[in-house]
Amino acid sequence: MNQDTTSRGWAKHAIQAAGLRATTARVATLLVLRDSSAPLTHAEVCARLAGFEIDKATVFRNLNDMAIANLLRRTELGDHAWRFEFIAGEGLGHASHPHFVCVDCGTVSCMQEIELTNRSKTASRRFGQVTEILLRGHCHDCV
Amino acid sequence: MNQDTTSRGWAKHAIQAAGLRATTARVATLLVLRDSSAPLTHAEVCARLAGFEIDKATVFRNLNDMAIANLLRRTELGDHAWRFEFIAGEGLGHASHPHFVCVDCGTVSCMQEIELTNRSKTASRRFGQVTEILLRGHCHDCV
DNA sequence: GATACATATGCAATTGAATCGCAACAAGGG
DNA sequence: CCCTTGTTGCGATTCAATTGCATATGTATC
Repeated sequence: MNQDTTSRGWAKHAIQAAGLRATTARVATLLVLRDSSAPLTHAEVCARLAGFEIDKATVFRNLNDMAIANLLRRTELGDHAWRFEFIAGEGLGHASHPHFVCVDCGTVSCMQEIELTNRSKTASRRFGQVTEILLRGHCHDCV
Repeated sequence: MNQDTTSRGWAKHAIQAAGLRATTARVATLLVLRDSSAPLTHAEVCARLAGFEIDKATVFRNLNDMAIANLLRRTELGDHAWRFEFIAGEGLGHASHPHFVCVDCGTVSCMQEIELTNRSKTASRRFGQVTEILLRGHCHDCV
């Protein structure tokens, strides 16, 4: 059983565990996102699936379905494009992490060690329960 | 000179100072945004301009033009809709501040006292120069 | 004030991402 | 291996956002 087969087996199992059928399109889509280091837009996912000749409407539906099934996280990071990100299972990197978006080139990075001051956390409670932090600015390549 | 005349005079001057013609549509649009406590979407601006019967395409163009002219800030806060916010000149109260967006109802709030820990600020420099902070979550009305 | 000219507006048409409807198809339990 | 039900592909559709162009309006100049 080579690495590729193993990956497909894992994806198939994950998709079925989420209550969806493990179709070629879904397995391929999930692997693309699992192996990406940053959230991908629908267009980017389509580009990486080019070899499979999967219809764009199908990619849309699968991304949305898998997001609803909690396999993926669907977010909007400020450039008017939905982005999808793999969510690792049970206890792993599941916690949502902050993102940094370059307003110039659109590059998105995942950040792990960003936190608000305790004072800010208290102040933020005045507005509601914060579940996501997003930072925007100019990345090093664009300064 | 009543309050309304004063406001219009101020808006007219601000628009001309930015190098644009002070048309009825622009003056009205700028005042709507100056007097709003949170960023407004194009649709919301149109609704508040209903009395003036200004074409939606014109509102779009004016919002974008004034954003380019630095009278307004154009942002995308995560609900797939452009929002426009008045930028006060020099030192007044509208400097760039963090926003809180409720992912359920879409309500946007402006926050003043939110800050990252020093450790986080240092970490964030690894990615680039942060110019904007956005928090998302569930507001009190939607919990 | 009146005039001239560049800019802004209104309207209709267009774009383009996202979504939907439906017939054909495939996954997976029995 | 068949049957049921979920999924796919394709075209049609939706809707916000944008554009082209003829007309109207602001503003500098007389």
